[in-house]
Amino acid sequence: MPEKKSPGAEMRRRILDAAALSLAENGYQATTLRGIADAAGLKAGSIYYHFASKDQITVEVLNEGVEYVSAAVQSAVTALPDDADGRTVLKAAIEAHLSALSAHKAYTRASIRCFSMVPEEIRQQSVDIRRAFDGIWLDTLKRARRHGALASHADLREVHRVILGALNWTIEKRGGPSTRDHALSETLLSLLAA
Amino acid sequence: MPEKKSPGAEMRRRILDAAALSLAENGYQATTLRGIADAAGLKAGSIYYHFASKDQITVEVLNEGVEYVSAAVQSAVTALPDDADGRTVLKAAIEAHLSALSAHKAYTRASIRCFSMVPEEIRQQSVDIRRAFDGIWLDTLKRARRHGALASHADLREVHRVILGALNWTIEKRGGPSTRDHALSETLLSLLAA
DNA sequence: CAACCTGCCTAACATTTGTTAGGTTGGCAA
DNA sequence: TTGCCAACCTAACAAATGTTAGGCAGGTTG
Repeated sequence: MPEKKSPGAEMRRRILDAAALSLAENGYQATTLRGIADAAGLKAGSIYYHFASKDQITVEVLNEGVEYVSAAVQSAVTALPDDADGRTVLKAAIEAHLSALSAHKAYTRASIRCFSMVPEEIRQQSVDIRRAFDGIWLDTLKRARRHGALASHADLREVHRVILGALNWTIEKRGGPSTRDHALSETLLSLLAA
Repeated sequence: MPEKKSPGAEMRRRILDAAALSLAENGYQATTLRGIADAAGLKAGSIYYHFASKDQITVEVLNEGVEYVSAAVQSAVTALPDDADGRTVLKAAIEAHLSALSAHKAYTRASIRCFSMVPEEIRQQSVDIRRAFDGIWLDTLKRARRHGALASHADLREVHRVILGALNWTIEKRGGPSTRDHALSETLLSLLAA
């Protein structure tokens, strides 16, 4: 989601990429401005030309991570015909989610793993976008249930937590989620659509 | 799992408790010896009378977290009669897992959230016990499938990841897992036993 | 030419970190 | 009493952290 294309924003992007990588692998506190600078190819002090603080960098990385997945699920679901059956809707959402996790591994991993460890001040700047993402998934589940998938008495909020837990847990394993990781997707679908 | 009852080990336990709490809430790097000392009621330097390093404290906390859950699932499953049906086995394992998560929240939370963020040296000292825990769950799933639960073609390793993801994800929510959190357990069971 | 801005650098700052060396206290034993 | 040991404290150490102030090169604009 690189929105601005102002000239000379390449270094800014490299800083964000380096920060995302470090946040994903080492966490917030272990991520240092000097480490980011080294990876991005400049000196620590120069970062402050592009960003106001370490916290601002962190917020941007965390939010981008959510936005990637959120946008992927959203557009995958709305692209389906209105009368698509429930299982198709679920499949599209799950695979979009997994695919986005793997396509932007650094940002999504950083987003998932660091959110709850980060200082309160940072977390608050990322809470809105996360709530919106929850809404997208809940709407998707409602639609899926309306079109035949899921038991009609299922507690969607709990189903949501099961799915999110299972999907987001994939980032913890060695190598993170792989694009061709269809086994989990199939297993989840066969459980949900019974 | 406080194994030793040597006299004068109370402070040692208080240090571990304080460390577990901080690790669970702030992560490894943000957990400081001075913070632990404050919470435990002594001075930072004195910690070295009980422990050799911050890393040793961390290893002990991480391992205790796994042991609590591992032991709970293990004993809950073996306590069942040999001919217990699959759904009963699954239910026992899931509820034991959730209950242990909530009963020792600080240690289990620290264990789940910090493991992948911690320096390699620490992780290696916690990998064996984790592999053993995976074995316990896989055996449980095999038994459950043998006794009627789960589709006979289900990939147990994937089912394992779905369940673990869903259960361990509960620690991320506000307040962590609550003992009376049966909704998730029921939802998962209704999905698995179909 | 001069003035200016962008993009980066150097060098330092105050603070915090894990860790260590060397006390000090109190109680128990001989 | 004397000696000893467990359990703690104080004070400092080097290293690393986020952040800032000031400078310098190069291109663009007047």
